[in-house]
Amino acid sequence: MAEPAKSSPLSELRIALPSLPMRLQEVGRFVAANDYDATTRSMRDLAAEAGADPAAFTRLAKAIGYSGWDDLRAALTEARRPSQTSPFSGRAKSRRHGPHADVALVTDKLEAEAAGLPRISAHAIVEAARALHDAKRIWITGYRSCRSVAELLNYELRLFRPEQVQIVGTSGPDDLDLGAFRPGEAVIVIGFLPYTHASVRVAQAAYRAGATLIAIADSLSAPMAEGADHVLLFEAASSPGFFPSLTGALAIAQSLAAVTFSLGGTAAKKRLQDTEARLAAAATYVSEKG
Amino acid sequence: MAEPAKSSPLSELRIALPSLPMRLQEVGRFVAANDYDATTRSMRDLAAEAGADPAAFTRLAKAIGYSGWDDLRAALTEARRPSQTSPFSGRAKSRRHGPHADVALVTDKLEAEAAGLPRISAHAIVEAARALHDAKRIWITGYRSCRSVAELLNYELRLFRPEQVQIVGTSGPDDLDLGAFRPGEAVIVIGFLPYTHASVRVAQAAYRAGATLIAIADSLSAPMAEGADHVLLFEAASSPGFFPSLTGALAIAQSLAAVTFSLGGTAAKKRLQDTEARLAAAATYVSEKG
DNA sequence: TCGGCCATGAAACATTTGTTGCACGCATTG
DNA sequence: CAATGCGTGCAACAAATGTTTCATGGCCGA
Repeated sequence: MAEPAKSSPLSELRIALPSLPMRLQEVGRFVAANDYDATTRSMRDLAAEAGADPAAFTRLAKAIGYSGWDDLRAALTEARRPSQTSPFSGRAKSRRHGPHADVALVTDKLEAEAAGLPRISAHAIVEAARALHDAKRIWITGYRSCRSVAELLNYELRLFRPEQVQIVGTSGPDDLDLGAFRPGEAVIVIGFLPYTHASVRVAQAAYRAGATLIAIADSLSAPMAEGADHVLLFEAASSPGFFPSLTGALAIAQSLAAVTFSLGGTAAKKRLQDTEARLAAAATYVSEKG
Repeated sequence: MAEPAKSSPLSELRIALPSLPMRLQEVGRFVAANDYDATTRSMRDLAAEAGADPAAFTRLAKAIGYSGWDDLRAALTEARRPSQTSPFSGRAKSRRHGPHADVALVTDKLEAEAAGLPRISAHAIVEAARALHDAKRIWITGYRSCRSVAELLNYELRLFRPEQVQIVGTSGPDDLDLGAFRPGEAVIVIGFLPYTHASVRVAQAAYRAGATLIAIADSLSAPMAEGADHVLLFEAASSPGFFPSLTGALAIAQSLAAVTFSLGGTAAKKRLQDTEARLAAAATYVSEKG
């Protein structure tokens, strides 16, 4: 197995967890979930709340390499100490080379993306959401890396409008769907430089069919934004690194879904509840509480 | 005399400080300056470090209205508890109405997500990227809304490592792939509350097979984080709205891909160029300038 | 089926914890 | 000067803490 990144006692615990006896697993999970209480309250106290034997805590600590519960708790306490300023509070710009160059790359990227998000136009999103709300049917398009955003949008919208939403090209060649666009329907196209021919074709087809065209793109001059009723802009190139950033597009997509849901009112809420109930019945999710 | 707004035990202490005997003032200042140690270490321990008598701590507590040191410490502990007063949970609940309610919803959401991004651990990402770099093969898993993140990661990694990356379950039932995990390979599992059974199964299979397990999750106590060699945390619930936020997960995925690419050096760069050349030859993209 | 092993809970253990009683020092007051 | 009150350190106390031991019960291999 690869080196187990033993930065914090919590990760050591997590790594060792599966190989532990059942009772120690329970206690270990409890500690991981309540690590603040673990550092402040007493062992017996925790044991009572976790419904376990006090001895289990000592055994857990020893099982993952500490001399005892006191030792483990001391490690947890140190890991939680607030004075250690989070390594990325903004002034991490200093070192750009050396062994930490990769870290700097990531922090720069994250900061740039965080700065870009609030620049998204909330008004435009709300208007686009209204258009989606009014649409009889919603088509979604996104190729290559934008495919992921398209699929998330598809997923979330289908949670409360199952029959009226679909991704272009899921049931055959794209061209088949292109002929199905109708006035009163909405077509969402997601893309950024370099633009794919396919996405442009979809946009043009939507325009010619008289459908409402919503473009999520990185520029007003993007080819699929031509003739679009709504254009939602994000910054793809704002972040350093080699791949264009998609967080902006994703944030737009999620906001769009959230507002559209909100516009749907009680009807949408009921559909969502139905869907959730169905998932619960199929035991899709792991039951809460550990 | 009106009671002086006893918001926190720390402020009670500060207010009462001047009217206390000299020795208790010293101890009181020490507690105020080291309140984290006050909640975690023992009274005698603190006394030794402060150069004071242990009894002084008990007397201090009683002097400012507590039944004893234990009582004071309990108050300090509660005041420090991290879960409460998250910057967003408080005011996000105040649902605004009126014509701009939807706009407010979007801006709140975007701001919250922007604030969440820099909290991602860059170090953890770099370490996980190293693991990916060393892996002979990379499996990616994500169900439901996390599917989109999984597919983006798959897409970007395949740009420069085409034959070694794939999503679990693309070529048949998931179970087929679960048996294919091998030591030296890496398995990435993406998920957040509520966790799907399927993703947990994949994580467990990866662990049992001895593969390097990388979890992208919203909590250290997520079931698929158990036994993971690397855990990358994002905040799914931090944003208001109805769907959990995925921008954090997406940012992690993109950073992961970027760093992994960077580690790949010239070899990776060459693969990426090859891929781009092939796409250009297939005329996938719209030529620049329109 | 037996024997050994391991996980688990209860109880006994030594240690540490917070507290309190006591004596001393110092300042103030009659 | 003597008496009084308060602040302070020391040491002894009971309670609580973490640890260890032991007995029990279930599991797997021989």
